[in-house]
Amino acid sequence: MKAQQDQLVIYNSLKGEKEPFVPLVEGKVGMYVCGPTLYSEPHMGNMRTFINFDLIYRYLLHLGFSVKYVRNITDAGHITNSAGQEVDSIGVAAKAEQLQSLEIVYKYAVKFQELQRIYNLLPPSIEPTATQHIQEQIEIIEQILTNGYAYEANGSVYFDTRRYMQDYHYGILSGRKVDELENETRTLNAQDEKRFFADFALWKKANPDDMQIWRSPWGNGNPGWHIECTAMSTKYLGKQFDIHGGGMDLKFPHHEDEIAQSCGSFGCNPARYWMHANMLNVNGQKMSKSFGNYFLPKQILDGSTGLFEKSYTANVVRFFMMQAHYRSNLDFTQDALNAAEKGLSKLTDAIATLERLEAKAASSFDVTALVQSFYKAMNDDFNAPILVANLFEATRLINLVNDGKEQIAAADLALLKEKMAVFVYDVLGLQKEAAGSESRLAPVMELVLDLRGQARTNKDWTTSDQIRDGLANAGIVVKDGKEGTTWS
RNA sequence: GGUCUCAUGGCCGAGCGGUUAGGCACCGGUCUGCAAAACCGUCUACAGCAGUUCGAAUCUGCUUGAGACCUCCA
Repeated sequence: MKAQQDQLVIYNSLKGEKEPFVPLVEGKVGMYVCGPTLYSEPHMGNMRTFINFDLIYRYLLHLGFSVKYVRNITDAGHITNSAGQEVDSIGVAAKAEQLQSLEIVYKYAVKFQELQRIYNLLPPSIEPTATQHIQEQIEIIEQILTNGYAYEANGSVYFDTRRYMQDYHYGILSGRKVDELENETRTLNAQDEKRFFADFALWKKANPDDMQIWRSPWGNGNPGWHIECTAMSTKYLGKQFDIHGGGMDLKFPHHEDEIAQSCGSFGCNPARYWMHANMLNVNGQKMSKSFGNYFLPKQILDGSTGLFEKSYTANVVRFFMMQAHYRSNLDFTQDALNAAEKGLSKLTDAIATLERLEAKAASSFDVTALVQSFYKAMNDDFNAPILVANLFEATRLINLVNDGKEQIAAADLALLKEKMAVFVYDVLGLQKEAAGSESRLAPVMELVLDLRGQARTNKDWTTSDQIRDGLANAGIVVKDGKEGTTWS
C-alpha cells in the first residue's frame, strides 16, 4: 500500500491545482471537515458533502493511512443575516419549537446520526462540538489579541484585517482582494464597532435575548462562527495538519477566516491541503434552504420529495453521487436516479456472478491492469466516476467469462474478487442489499414459484401468467432466468 | 457591480493536445412458451466565432448562456 500511497494526488484549493499528497507524518493523516449546524435536519445537499468526505476518508484508510478524522458539530450559532444583524440560528429554532438550545441541537444530532447510518458513513474519529470548546476558543482569541491582530470594542472582539494584511495574505484561499470587496460594503449594524468593513467577529457581546451565553474576559457573549473550527482543529489535530475540507460555499469567508485566525495566533496556515466539495443542484440551482429547493435525505427514501415519481434506496443515492466527481456540480434528476438504480443493480449482479465463476489455466485478459486502473482512478484526486467506469469494465469482463467468451486464472479470480469487494463496499461505501430470500416472505414465494413452475412444465400458460401478473400487481417482479426463477 | 467557475451525444456524467470514458435510454442480437429480466453488440458528442498547432472537447481571444461566492449555508 505504501507504493499506492505515494501515487495519491490531491487537488489543493489553496493552490488551485493538483499536487502529490505528502502527509506531515509518514503514514498518518490528520483531516478536519466542517460539519453541520444543527438547527434543522441536514438536507440532501449537506449530505453530499459528508458522503464525499466519507469517500475520501474511506480511500485514505484503504491505502493504509492511519487517519484521524475530525468533523465538528456547530451547536453555538452566531451568524450574520442578510440585514447584517447577528442572529443565533439555533436560538431562533429553539424559540420556534419552544425548546432549549441544546434540545434543538440534540434532536437534530440524533437525526444526523441516523442519516449517517442509513447512508453508510463511517463515523469520524472525533465529533467535537463548539459549546464544549468555549475555553479553547477564548484562549485563541486572547492569543490573537496578544499578537495584535484583533481588538476589543464594546464587549466584542474583532479580527483586525488591515493589521493582519501587513504581515499575511488575507484572501490566499478565496482569491478575494479586500479593496475590491470594499466597494460592496454593506451598511452593517455592527459597522460602527468595526474598524474596517472586512473585520469579523471573534467574540460577540451577548444580546439580551440570547439563549446561550458564556463568560469571557470581555464580558458575557458568544464565540464568533469561525473561531470554533480553529479551536477544535487545533486541539485535536495540532496547529498544522494535512487536510481541511468542507463545502465550496464555506471557502469564503469561513475558511479564509480560519486561515487568518490560525496565522494570527500560531503563525501558520492550519492545513496543507484544502479540499472543497461542490454543491448538489436541483433544477440547475444549488440546493439551499434559502432557495427553498431542498429535500431531506429521508424523503428520497420514502418517495415524498414531491420531485420524483418513486423512492430510491440510500444505496442508489450514494452510487448516483459516486458517478460525479466531488469537485463537480451534480444535478438531481429522476432520469439520472433511474440510470443509477439500474447501473448499480448491474454492478451488484456482476459481483454475485463473480462468486460463481470457474477458474481456468490462464487469463485471457489482464486482470492486474484492471485492478490497477481502480487505484489509478482514485489516486487521481479521488476520481470516483472513473473508478465506477472501470468497475463497469470489470463487470463486462466478468459477464464475458460467465458466458465462456473470456477466461480467468485462479489467482486472478481471487484478486478480482478481493478488489471488487474492496472498491465497491469499502471504498465507495455501497452496502450489500439484503437478499429477498432472507425475508419472511421467502418460504411463501418458494411455494408460489414452485406451483408456477409446475404449471409451466405442463405448458399451462394461463395459470403461469396469472401467478406472474398477480405477483406483479403486488409489487413482486418475477424473473425467469437460465438457472431458475427469481423474484424481487 | 466585483471575484471565480462551467458550457460534452436523448439524459446523467468523465476527460486537461493525438487514444471509442462509463451508466441509462434507443436500436440490433442471444436467451425465452410469451413477456420481463439478464447478457453481448451498436450509437463517435464536445455552445458559437476566430486564432495557436502537424493535430484541440482539451491552449488563447471574443460572443452567448448557466451557476457559485461577495449575507447564513455543505
